[in-house]
Amino acid sequence: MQNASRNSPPIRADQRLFLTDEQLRTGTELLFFAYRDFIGDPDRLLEERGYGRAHHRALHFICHRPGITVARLIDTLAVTKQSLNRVLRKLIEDGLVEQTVGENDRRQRLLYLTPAGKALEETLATPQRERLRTAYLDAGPEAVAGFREVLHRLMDESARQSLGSNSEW
Amino acid sequence: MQNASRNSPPIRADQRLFLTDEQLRTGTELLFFAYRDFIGDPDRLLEERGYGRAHHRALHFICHRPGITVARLIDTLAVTKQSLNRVLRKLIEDGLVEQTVGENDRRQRLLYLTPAGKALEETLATPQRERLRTAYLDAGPEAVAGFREVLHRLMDESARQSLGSNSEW
DNA sequence: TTTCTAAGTCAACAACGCTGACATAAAAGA
DNA sequence: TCTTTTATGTCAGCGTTGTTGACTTAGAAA
Repeated sequence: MQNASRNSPPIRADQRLFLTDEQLRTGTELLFFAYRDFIGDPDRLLEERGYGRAHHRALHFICHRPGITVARLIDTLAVTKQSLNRVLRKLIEDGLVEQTVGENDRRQRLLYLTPAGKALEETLATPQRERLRTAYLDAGPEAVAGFREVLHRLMDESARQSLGSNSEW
Repeated sequence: MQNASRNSPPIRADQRLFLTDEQLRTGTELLFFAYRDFIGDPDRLLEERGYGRAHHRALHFICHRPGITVARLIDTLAVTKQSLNRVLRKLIEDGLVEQTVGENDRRQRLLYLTPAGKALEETLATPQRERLRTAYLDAGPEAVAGFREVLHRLMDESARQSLGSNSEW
C-alpha cells in the first residue's frame, strides 16, 4: 500500500499535460463512473427496504449533524421543502427519525436518528466506507490528499460551509 | 498555481490519519457536494432547452465514442433499453443524433452527433470543463493525479473498461 | 429452417425533483 | 398589542428518468 503505482498504470504527476481537453474530459467520466458505482451499493440495500436515494441522503446528514433543523437540511441537500418533506415524513412514520422542538426557537424542528435510524444509516454507510477505505489504502495518503483537494475545489463555495466541521477544511 | 497550499488550508499528505472513519465520512460528503455542483451547471442549461440529465449523458458518450452501438451505450450508462430509448428517440427527432446501420452487423445502429448535437454537447461541456480546469490549476498536477487515481479505484472494474482509451488508464 | 440477437416500442409504475397554494405556530418588529 | 415575517407542514399536480414485462422486426448464426 501507499504505493500509487502498485497495481495501476504509472501516473506522471510531473507532466505538464494535466490540463489538456482530453484530461478534463476523462475527469468528467471518472467522476461519473466513480459516483455512480459509489452510490450503487447503498442503492441496492435501500431498494430492498422500500427507500430511495433521497432517504439515504437525509439519514446521512441527520446522523452526522444531529439536531439539524429542517431549514438547514433543505439547504444542505439543495432540494425544496416539499421534496424533503415527503422523504422526512416517511422516515418519521417508520420510526427512523425523531423531531424535538427547538429550544431557542420553538418553531424549529430539530432532527435526530432513532436507534433504528442509526442502524440503517450504518448499514448503508458500511459498503461505502469499505469502498473508500480500499481505494484510499491502495492509492496512498498523497493521492487521497489530492482527491480531497480537487473535490473541495470543485464544489460551490456555499457547499464548503456545509461540510462537517471535524474535518481539516 | 501548482501550489496546493496557495489559498487552501494545509494538507498533510504524510499523516497517518487518512483512513479514520471521519476521513472516510467526509470523503462521502466531498463526493456528494462536488458531484452535485459539477452537474448543476449543465442541468440549468438543459432545463432551458427541455432536456434532462439523461440527454446530457447520452450526448456526452455519443460525442466522445462516435459510432457507439445502442447496446454499448446501454452498458456504459447502466440503464435499461427502454430508458435509453426514450431519451435517444427525442435526440434523434430533434436532429441532434444520427444513426447509421452497422457495417459488419446490419442489426446494429451506430450513433453519431449531428453538428447541432455537437454544438449542444459543447455548450454543456464548457462550464464543466472550466470548473475542472480551475480546480486542476489551483490544486496542481500532483493533486490531480491523486484525484484521478482515487476516482479510478472507486469505480467498479467493469466501469474502467468503459473509460476513454485516449487516457492513461 | 430455426434460433438467437440487436433494436425499437407500448404500457404501467415508482422515486424524486419541481411549482403553486394554503395553514399553523411562533418569533420579531412597529 | 397588532402586524408581519419566519419555520414548518401539507395538498395537488406535473415532468424526468429510472424500472419491469410483453411483444415486434430485422438480421445474424447455427
